[in-house]
Amino acid sequence: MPENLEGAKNRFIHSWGEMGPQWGINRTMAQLHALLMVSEKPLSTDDVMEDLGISRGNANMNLRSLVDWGVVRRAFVKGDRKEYFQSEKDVWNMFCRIARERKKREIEPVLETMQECLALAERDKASTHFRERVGELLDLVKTLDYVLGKIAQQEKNAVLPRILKLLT
Amino acid sequence: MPENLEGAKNRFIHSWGEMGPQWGINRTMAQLHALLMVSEKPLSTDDVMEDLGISRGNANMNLRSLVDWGVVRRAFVKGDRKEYFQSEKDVWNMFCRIARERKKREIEPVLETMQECLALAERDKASTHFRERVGELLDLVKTLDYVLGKIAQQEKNAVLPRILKLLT
DNA sequence: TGATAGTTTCAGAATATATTGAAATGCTGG
DNA sequence: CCAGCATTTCAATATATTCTGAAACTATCA
Repeated sequence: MPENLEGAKNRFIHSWGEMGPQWGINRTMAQLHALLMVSEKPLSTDDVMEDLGISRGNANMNLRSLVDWGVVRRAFVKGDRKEYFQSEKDVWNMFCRIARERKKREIEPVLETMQECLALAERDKASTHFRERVGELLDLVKTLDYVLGKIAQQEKNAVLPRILKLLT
Repeated sequence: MPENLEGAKNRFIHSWGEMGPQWGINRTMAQLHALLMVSEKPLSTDDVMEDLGISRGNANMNLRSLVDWGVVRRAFVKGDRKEYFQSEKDVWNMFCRIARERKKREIEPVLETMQECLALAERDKASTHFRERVGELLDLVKTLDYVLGKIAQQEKNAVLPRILKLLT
């Protein structure tokens, strides 16, 4: 591999890894995702251990997480008993899968809780302010959640261009 | 304060605090934000230390972060030398400020880096796959960044209803 | 200007999170 | 069914992050 290409890959993997924690994803998982995104071939657990210099346990756990998130698939290489992994190739699909998972795991549960908090606070004078605030927040998060869900269902070309046009 | 209101507030604060780390924000900062959102009056550093059971240093640092993010303002109570803090009241404004900060702090830098990675990988055959992948990712992130920026500039009623209609 | 109340800083401590590596388990072909 | 390789698990460890609290600093008042 040309030296500059290797440098570019490493820089990309490192940068993607830094971004992870800022969005609540652990560094290694993000690096692993970046590595698989730019890898031409599926990689085995041993490959990623070697490339990122991490342990088998760590590699295994984070590969599984990526599979659970639906952005990486298990792949089979004929004549080899090892499991291989390859990233979803289409970036729009990748985005949709991440959006749907975050919606399900992180947005919907908090919506539930907010609704419970509202129910818990009786409709008396003392609760007015609390109910207003949480109510408005709930409305906004619900709307954003709905919009995200809709967008993540569509073909890229079906929705982004129209939103772009709307915003001009 | 009625017991059920207090319970509802605590539940809300706790739940908002849990959500923080999932999105790359520390628990205390998220709790502090929740506390200020549902508080009728501005609160002093001592108030939040008391309410959340945290140290002065911790309270000070996280209050400052919230001010830096633009979702909390310093407030002055006449006849009192203490500084008080109050949350931005309007949830849409809050959303816009967070969106703009994340864009500036977390999206734009990674866009820069990705562009550098592309520049670093020469235009030869060996780099084709890498350039395609990073290129497509860059395009999508750029578009989402642009959309987020536009939305976060608008009045709530100017944009959300139109997007909702588009998605029906 | 000195006394007092308020705010910030930051080294060390506490806590939470991520990682390792070896043992246990699971699989597959012969 | 067993030998050999692959995968998973998890207790111990390492690392990263957050938090504390007291000292340093700042602002205000008399």
